[in-house]
Amino acid sequence: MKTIAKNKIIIVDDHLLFSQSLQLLINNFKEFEVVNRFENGKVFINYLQENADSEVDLILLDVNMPVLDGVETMKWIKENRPSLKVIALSVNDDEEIIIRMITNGAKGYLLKDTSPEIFKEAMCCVIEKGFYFTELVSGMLVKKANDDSKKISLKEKEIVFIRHACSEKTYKEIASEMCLSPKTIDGYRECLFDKLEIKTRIGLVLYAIKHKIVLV
Amino acid sequence: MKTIAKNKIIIVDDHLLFSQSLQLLINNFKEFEVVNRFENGKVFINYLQENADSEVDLILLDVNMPVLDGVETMKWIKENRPSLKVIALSVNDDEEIIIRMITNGAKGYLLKDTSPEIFKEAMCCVIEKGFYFTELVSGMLVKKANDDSKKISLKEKEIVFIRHACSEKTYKEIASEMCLSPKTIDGYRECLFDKLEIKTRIGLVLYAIKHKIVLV
DNA sequence: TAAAAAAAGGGTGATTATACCCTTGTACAG
DNA sequence: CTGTACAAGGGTATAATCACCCTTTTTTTA
Repeated sequence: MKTIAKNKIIIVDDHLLFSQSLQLLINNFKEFEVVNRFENGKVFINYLQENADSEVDLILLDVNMPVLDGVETMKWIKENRPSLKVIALSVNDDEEIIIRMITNGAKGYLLKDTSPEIFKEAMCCVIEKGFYFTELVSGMLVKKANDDSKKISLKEKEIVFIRHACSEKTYKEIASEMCLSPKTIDGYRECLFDKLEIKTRIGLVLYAIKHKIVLV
Repeated sequence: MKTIAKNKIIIVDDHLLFSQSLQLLINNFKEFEVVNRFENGKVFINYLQENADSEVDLILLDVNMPVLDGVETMKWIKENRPSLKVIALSVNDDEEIIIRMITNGAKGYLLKDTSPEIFKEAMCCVIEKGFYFTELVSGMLVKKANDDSKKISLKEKEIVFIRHACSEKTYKEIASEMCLSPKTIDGYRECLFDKLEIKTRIGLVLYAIKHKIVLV
């Protein structure tokens, strides 16, 4: 019987049911073994800091986690352990999140409805070639490149104003809360209507919610 | 070696990675075995219809699924196979969904960040006692009982109006689209402002989004 | 450092949104 | 058959929103 060094995997996911189950699944693959599991980005980073020399070949990082989520964790990894290979795992295909994970250095992005076969292929691919992107993700990267040219940038004050606008306050009340003249608020509004190609405050509210400037 | 008849489990979940992993986890418990997996409510219901006599002790039903989601599947089960024991599994603790699953007959509601130990306990509990509710869920059931008294009911036309109101259309335009006089629309609006305790159209939009009358 | 851009504010008028009070017809229960 | 409830619609008035064109001051940047 040959002994092959298995690739060491770490799982970071707050869904215990999932992460413990996934560990069983991965340990059934002869090429891999799970050496550690963490339930959020914070405890994972703590571990990395205290075990700087730990050997690990691949991180499976959940995106939606409490305490410290996937994006923030990925940022930390990019700055402090850029050589770590990470595959992001998520249930949703929210474009913005995918882009942020990848621009922060994730080598792959898989949805949790991926089949175990594809999943294994992705893990192998990342370890051998350094990356694995599905068509969905590649498409988004291309789209993002196009979007970037016509990117809309909102200033901090505009964002504050938008949050106020997503309430039953009148512009006059908003002006008072922001310690500005109602006329200045008027200016913010007109500028935003123009930039966002909308015509009414309702449009502004819908925009804000769609782009998660306010949460509902 | 004693041979005990294991409890037969069916998993319904679109996240293949999760459902296949979970199957491994459950098969490690001596009391249970997974006899089938389905990736959404529709294929599961098809199976039930074609295998009316199949023996199964417990269904693990994911809430967020494509094609036919947990709530709709649960409705079908309530009407057609009310004796089936179902534990709902979900990543989110959205009150409305939890309530709907339970009022449609789910015997338990577990979040996916539950530990395998609790998970196993819940499965045993449902099979033996018929139900298992965490504190979170029990609390919601109590809260719901209170809320029901002051329940707000929206008429069909009001809902159509609200959907229109969540756009940049003016009331005049909405009236025209609904083939009603602007004055009637005026009446709808006033009635809703009163019922929902809001003062502006912005409030209406926020209400609609919060209560998923419109999707963003 | 001069020119350009951005931020803050103002005036006026038109359009929308909101409040309050009213009539008419119809359906339905007592 | 009468009263109640309700949907549809009307009148009028006020407040909020939106458009367009303007000045002053500060910040950027070429």
